[in-house]
Parts: sequence; C-alpha cells; structure tokens
Amino acid sequence: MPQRGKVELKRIEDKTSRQVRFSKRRSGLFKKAFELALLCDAEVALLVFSPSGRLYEYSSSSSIEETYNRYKQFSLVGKDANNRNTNEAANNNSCEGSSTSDILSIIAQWCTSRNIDQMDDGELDRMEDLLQEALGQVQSRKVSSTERVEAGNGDQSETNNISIN
Amino acid sequence: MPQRGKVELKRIEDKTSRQVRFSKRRSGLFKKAFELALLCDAEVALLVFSPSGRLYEYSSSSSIEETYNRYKQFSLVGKDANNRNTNEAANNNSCEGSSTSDILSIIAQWCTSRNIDQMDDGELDRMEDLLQEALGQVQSRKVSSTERVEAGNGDQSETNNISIN
DNA sequence: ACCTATTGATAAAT
DNA sequence: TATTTATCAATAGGT
Repeated sequence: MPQRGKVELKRIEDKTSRQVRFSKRRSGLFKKAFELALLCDAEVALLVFSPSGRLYEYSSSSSIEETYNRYKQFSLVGKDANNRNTNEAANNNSCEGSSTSDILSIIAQWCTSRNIDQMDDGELDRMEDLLQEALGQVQSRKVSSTERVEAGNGDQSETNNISIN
Repeated sequence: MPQRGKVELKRIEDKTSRQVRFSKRRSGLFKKAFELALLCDAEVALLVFSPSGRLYEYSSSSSIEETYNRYKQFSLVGKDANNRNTNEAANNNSCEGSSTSDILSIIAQWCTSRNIDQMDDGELDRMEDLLQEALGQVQSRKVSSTERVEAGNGDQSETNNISIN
C-alpha cells in the first residue's frame, strides 16, 4: 500500500492529480482563511487563480478592494510595529511634499471607501485639494518631459508649487 | 483534562489566547497558501491584518499588485452577479458623461495598477483629463451646495451640466 | 463524490 | 516566546 498523506514539496506533475488536489487544498485554504478572520478578528483577503485561470476569492471585510487599499496605504507610509497609519495622510490637511503616487493612492482609497455623492463639504474640499495637487503634478511632469525651459525662467521647480491650504 | 484541539467557531474573547492563536493560525494559513501555489501551480495572493493592525502578506507571483490587477481585469469581463462594473469606463477613451464616482474609480484603478512615474505621454494625458474632469465636477458640486445662483444667469443648469443626483 | 489511513495543524500546558 | 504533546483537522490515494 502506497504512502498516504505525505506530501512532497514540489509541483504535482500529473494533471489529474493536480486538479483534484487543487480543489481539496483550495477549500482547505479558504476555510482556514475564514476561521482566522472569525476567530482572531483579523482582516483577510485572499485571491487564488487556478492553473486553468479560474478565480476564487475571499474577503473578510466588505470587499477585496477595501483590504487591498488598506494594504496600499500601509506600504505607502512605511510600516512600524503598531500601525495606525492608514489614514494619516488622508486626515492630514496638507499633501504638499507627497509624491504623485501617494496622492493618487489617497484619492483611490477615498473613492472606494466613500461615495462622492455622500461627501460633506469638508470632504469635498479635501478631495478638491487632492485632485488639484495631483493635476498640478501630472501637468508639471508632462511639461518637463515634452519641453525644456519654455521661457528663461530662473527656477522651473517653483512652477508647480500649488499651495493647497 | 480539558479538550484540546477542538475549535469553537466564534471570536476568541480572551485577548491573550486570541493573540497566540492568531500567530499559530496565521503561519498555518501562509504555509497552506504557499503549498497550494507550489504544488498546484496556482497564483495566490494573501493579505492579513492582525487585530492590532500589523500587516502580513504573501504572493506567489511577483507581487500582490500583479495578482490584484489580474483580479480587477477578471471582474472586468463580468463573470457573475456581484459585479460592479467600475472598469467599464476605464476602457472608454472619453470620460464625458461619466459620473464623478466613475471617474474617481478610474483614477483609483490607474493608481493601483500603474506607477505614475512609469506612465508614458499618452497615459499622462489621459490622467490629466481624468483629474481635470474630476476636479471640475467636485468644484461644481461645491459651488452648487454652498452658493445659490451667483449672478442672474439665465440658464445656470447649462453651465455645469453635471448630473449630481 | 465518498472513504479511511496517514500526515499535518494546533490548543493547552509548560 | 519556544517546546511538548494530546487531540482534532486536512488530505492523498483509492473506490
């Protein structure tokens, strides 16, 4: 009788066996993901594509997007131990000094977490600032990549100092 | 002798126990994710935030982003019921007539799928359009919510034909 | 899809 | 926090 249960840690070559074991292990994995979220109060997002390209997903929060955006925000700011940094930038009233990607990420997060139609005045102001800043940066990028100094302007880098406050 | 191993399927209330079990189950989950990817040749992306906000991630491909983008692409095509067609507009080359939320969604998508610094001129142009459009819409929303008709303008509704509702 | 021998995961104790 | 061990859970291979 051949050994049961023992697993060799390498790609399963037999296609049929791989398919069967994929199904079993996939359900196991999703079950574990669910349990971790439930038992331990964790936020879990899981994406799996089968070899044949089928998509399987699990999210303990309202959506994969939500967790992904939290992840993006997280990696933006740099992770210390006790991180509450997800919204720091978004709550901060200034985005000067932030990179364009940072700003776009914040916009992204807002748009997935809130409906624009439900924003109050303060939020609209904030969004306006963000969009204005992003636009300015994109435009200045365009300018600097397609033109040289257009007029003999002493300090080109000051052209996009959009003061947001 | 108390039962070992058996799990009650509900949130663990004792904080210490929850922490310990989070650690153990988290490593178990990541191991399983890794094995599924390796053995079965699947693409797996896994994000976990601990209750205390720490991030843990695994990706069998080159990055979480890559798998997430594949996921977004996938939902583009439309598979089943719960599909928010956020992406539809993204393929469209014009954003006129789109709602503000749609435009912000597109911006959001771009920013998560591409680094701004790697955008070519065409993409920069497109991003500029999107930002400009979004900004205009946000500003007109602000105006319409904070002011009434500023000057005795005959047909105010044509100046910002943004359907806000 | 179901069954069972085995390996693997893990809860509680230390 | 790491190790141990009793027990439960996952699953490989067969039907």
